[in-house]
Amino acid sequence: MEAIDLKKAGLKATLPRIRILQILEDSKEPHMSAEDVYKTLLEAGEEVGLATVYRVLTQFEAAGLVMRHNFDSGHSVFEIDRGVHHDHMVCMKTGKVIEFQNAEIERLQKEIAKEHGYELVEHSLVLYVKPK
Amino acid sequence: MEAIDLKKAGLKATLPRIRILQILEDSKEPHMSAEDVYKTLLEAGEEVGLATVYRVLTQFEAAGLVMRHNFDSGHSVFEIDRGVHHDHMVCMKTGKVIEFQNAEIERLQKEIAKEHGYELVEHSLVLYVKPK
DNA sequence: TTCCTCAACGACATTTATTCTCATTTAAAG
DNA sequence: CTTTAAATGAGAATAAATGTCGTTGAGGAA
Repeated sequence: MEAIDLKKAGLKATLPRIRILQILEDSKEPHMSAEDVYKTLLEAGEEVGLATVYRVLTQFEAAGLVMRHNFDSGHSVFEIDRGVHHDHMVCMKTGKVIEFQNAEIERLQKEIAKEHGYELVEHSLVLYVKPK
Repeated sequence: MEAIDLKKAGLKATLPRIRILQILEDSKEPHMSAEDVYKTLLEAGEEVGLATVYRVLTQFEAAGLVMRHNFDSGHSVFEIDRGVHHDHMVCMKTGKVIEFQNAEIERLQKEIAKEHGYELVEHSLVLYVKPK
């Protein structure tokens, strides 16, 4: 797992950015909200403002370091972009999030966009499931 | 197009509910936010509170009359459930929303859920596209 | 290494979307 | 027509996120 370089991403390597990136990298839970990151910082005794957390996460998103997801919880969660595309399956009973890939669905999406005269830029696919 | 019956949906037929349902049914634009509905009511000279609009839309959702979508605009939009399932394609340039259906994608989604030991309850698929 | 400058920061005010509270009104059952 | 619980309107309250602004610090220049 090669470390992510802030400077290479076009961002000055400030303390808040380094810490926040580290938290996202080290987190067991792959999806963290801004509040989650902020709380983790506080618990670690770091003096970082909540506004900075929001700013930094937005910058990370713009720089392609993280992805923002809007599941259906009314707030955004962020996930480190490890380069491997995947979609999400959310268990409605336990809240567990499972990642999956499916080349055929990806292909069909591009095709559908094309059929309507568009080019696919991005997509969001979330399956809401329950245990059988 | 058979009219939707509030009582059959388990909801008392109050004036605000009747009006809001009508607005959703008559709207050219299939996706309306709570604010959109509220403004339309005001323009029509109706005296309905914004809190009521939010309450009623949430009740409609629970009753299965409308679907709530969380595209990526930071607020929910609602769409009358006309019984025909479809997904959405959002043009990132114009904001235009196109509806589409694809049986193969639907089938694959069920299959993926099953492979992981789950049953598919719902899903959200949004394609973000740009003109070619 | 030390200095300088502008980008980045922290604190806090503000905005936006939504929900809550509670006194008043109303649908609809009897 | 009366009753009563459910629904409503007004406005306060909350949550997520962004804006403002004076201060700080990263990192290139000297």
